[in-house]
Amino acid sequence: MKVRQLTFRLLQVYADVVRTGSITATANRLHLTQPTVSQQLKRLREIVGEPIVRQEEGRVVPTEVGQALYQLSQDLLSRTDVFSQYLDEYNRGGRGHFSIGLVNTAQYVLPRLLGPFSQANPQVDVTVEIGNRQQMLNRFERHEDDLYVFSHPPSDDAVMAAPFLSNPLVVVGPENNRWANITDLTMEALKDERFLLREPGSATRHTFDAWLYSAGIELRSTQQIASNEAIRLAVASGMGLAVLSRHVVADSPKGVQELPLKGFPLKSRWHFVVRRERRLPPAAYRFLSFVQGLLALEFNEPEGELAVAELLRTLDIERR
Amino acid sequence: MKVRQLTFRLLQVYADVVRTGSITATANRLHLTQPTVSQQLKRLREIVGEPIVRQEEGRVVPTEVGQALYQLSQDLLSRTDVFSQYLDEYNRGGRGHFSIGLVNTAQYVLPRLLGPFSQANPQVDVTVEIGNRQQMLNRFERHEDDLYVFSHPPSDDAVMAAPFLSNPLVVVGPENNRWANITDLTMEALKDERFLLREPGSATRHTFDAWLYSAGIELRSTQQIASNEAIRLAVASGMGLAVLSRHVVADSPKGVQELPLKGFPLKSRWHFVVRRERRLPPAAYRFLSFVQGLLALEFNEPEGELAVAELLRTLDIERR
DNA sequence: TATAGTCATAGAGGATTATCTATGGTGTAA
DNA sequence: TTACACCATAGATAATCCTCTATGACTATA
Repeated sequence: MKVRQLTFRLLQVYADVVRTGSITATANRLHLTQPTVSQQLKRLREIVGEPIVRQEEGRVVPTEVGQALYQLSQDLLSRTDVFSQYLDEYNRGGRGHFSIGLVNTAQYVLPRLLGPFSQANPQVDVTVEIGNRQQMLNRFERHEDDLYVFSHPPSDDAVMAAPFLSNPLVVVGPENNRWANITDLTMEALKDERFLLREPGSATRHTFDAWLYSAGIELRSTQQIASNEAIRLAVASGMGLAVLSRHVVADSPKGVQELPLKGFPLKSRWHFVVRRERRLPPAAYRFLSFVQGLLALEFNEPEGELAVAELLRTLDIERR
Repeated sequence: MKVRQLTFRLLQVYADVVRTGSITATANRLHLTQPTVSQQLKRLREIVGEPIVRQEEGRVVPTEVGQALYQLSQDLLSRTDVFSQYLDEYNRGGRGHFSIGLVNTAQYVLPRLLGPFSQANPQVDVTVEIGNRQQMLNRFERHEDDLYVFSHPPSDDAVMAAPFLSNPLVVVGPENNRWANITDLTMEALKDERFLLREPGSATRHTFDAWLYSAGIELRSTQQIASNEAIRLAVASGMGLAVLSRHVVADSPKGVQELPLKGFPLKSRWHFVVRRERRLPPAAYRFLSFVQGLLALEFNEPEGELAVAELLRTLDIERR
């Protein structure tokens, strides 16, 4: 058999001829003329190298080889059809895969978005990468993920960022600490305390440092700890105070307490970050749409919703 | 996806590109130039409507959709390959189906040919049709079978016949009959006996009648019985004498005995009969070849072997 | 035995495909 | 940085495919 010349069109036509038992009928059904169909059959016969149909009592019936060919056709066509459906579903974003890179802090809140999304789109496979800011920047540079969540988007022309969710930074101390009920508590009063901080690259640290600088305050004692969780535990055990995302505290508040510090919480936002030139997988696009809805309904973040809507609009324009 | 334009060639090329991870390598392997392969990929991409490969670290790797497409390709190609193998096997006659129509008498000897053939070709499916001469002639007229076995081939220009096996006709009586040991027994001595005969259309009857006519003998008493088996039983029970194929007697000799009649056995032969215009299924062709071998080795029928060889040669010329 | 329906074949047009060579861009590795 | 390997694109050509109309042959039915 000359497989090289075999076309799906030929198989389609052939299968229909076998089904209808009539060349003319197939011609009508497929909006072709009868000679066209005859010729297609002839060509298919040449490709197969064997008669595939014969006439019997005015009907066109497949020969033995023809029957096997018909089965093959059905098989191949239906498999192709399944693939085609997969494609459609993929394009609708209801199926497929995307990966999202999170900076550490975001891992406390993203599950609240990813969870419902996965539930609503079980066929979508999401890979979540987590790391500190520097690690995420490296991944970003290497184009390793489809989507990122940063507090401070990398400054890059190729970047599009949508601030979608507020990330309030609060100062926390151990439970029942002595500042908890003070009104008008200011940073001045705390500047001699020991502060447990994330590494300088991190967004939380960066925001806090900037605030301190603008407030003209210099801390006396700081200690650097690499993980939010470790910081929380250290604070709980009385090693000092810390600045953390309120989401971190809300997620597992055991042993720590937010201080009613004036000027706090510091405002900061998480951003969805995508590369301008990257073609976003439809599933990721669908995720963003999904998040957009959630922000309005569940998170009360109208600004975030707008930002994501804007991002989606831009992506939509740049799609193909 | 534009299934209509999809070609197996495209899938072959694509699958190879995925396997090698290189367009140039595929071009060499398939004896094409690199731009040709590039263009095929491009076209496939257009058919699918989605990027299917991207470059990564100098290699060509499939996208998510590309991976699904690759799986599809492998699937479709291997299935097509199975069909192709089936075709080859079919053409070699080692697989497939044919039907053979036998007149009643032949059913006693054909199993000795069909049995070994089926054993040697388990994938070949043989339909055996059995009937009296008239029934077989009807089937023959309606082109219902691929191959026939007659004693007297139908006289038809479209017919090819090969006398392949002798069918000696003998006169039988009950066991221990009074003629069994007579030397120089002639028909004259038996003409007053009652003869149990097949219907006039049958070849056995026809041959016997012709012989009687040429010998100038007229029988006194005859009785018509429709089945060889019934005749044998009737003879055994002393109802009369009969003319039967020696194969019938040999097959189940109980209660009957051949008479040493002068001029007997009457010579007659079975013929393979095929229609000139009918394209013989390869399996039937293979059966004839097989029989040709058997005739020489097992049946000591050199003339039969020659006749079948001649038939095969003619069929071979008329093939396609 | 007309007649209508079905299929095959021939011939022809335009569209598409399968290739090639030539060339330019891009990224990898020396 | 240069050289090389690899891929994309452009342009050209021959083959092939797709589809049509016109026509003839065959067959079953009225």
